[in-house]
Amino acid sequence: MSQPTLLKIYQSLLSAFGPQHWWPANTAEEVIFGAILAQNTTWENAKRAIAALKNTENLSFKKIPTINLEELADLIKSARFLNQKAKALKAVADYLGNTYNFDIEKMKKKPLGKLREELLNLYRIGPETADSILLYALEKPIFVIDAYTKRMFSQHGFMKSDDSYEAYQKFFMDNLPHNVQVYNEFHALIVHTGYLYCKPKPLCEECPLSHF
DNA sequence: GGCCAGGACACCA
DNA sequence: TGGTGTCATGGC
Repeated sequence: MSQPTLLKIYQSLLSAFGPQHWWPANTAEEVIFGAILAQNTTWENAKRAIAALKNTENLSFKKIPTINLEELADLIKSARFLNQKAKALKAVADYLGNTYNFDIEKMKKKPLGKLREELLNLYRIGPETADSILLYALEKPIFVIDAYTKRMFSQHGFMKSDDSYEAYQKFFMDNLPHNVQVYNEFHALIVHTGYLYCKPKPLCEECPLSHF
């Protein structure tokens, strides 16, 4: 794999599908809510949970500590794994409050590596969620690997299906310019393409990646 | 009724 | 370290 090839895949998906305008949220804070609520569920179900928080004026990490756990879990139940995700939102709220006084702009001033370490120490923030927050909420140059990325790029022979998250991430970051906008758009395009051609039965031969 | 969705984690050997 | 089970909604 050469850098021009991966860049060509990106350009090809971009011209085929256009800009995806990710992350679908109004504020950085909403991106963080969404990154947790969308874990291993459909975006539609995550959106319902976000709407429920918004309708009750609880879509703010300042408000999360004031809601009891059961009530919070009930509000976000459409996003699946309600109890775990409710605890995760509580943990992030504590972290944001204690470390940054809920000021995302203050958070952005910290270096990428330090922020990633802090996020990974939080309950139910794994590599994909941490990187989604870093890229889409904090505008840090790190590539997000998700289930679609693994499926598509292993099915088309660029990687192995059992390669680690880190291996996939290195593959993308070694072969693309370190650019927030490119990482943002490429990951969004991969999810879009994966949704069209990779689930549940793969339509690999029709997938744009089959041309590379 | 069964399977799957934009993961993470506990537990066990 | 890796393999497997758990979490516990909603749509198709």
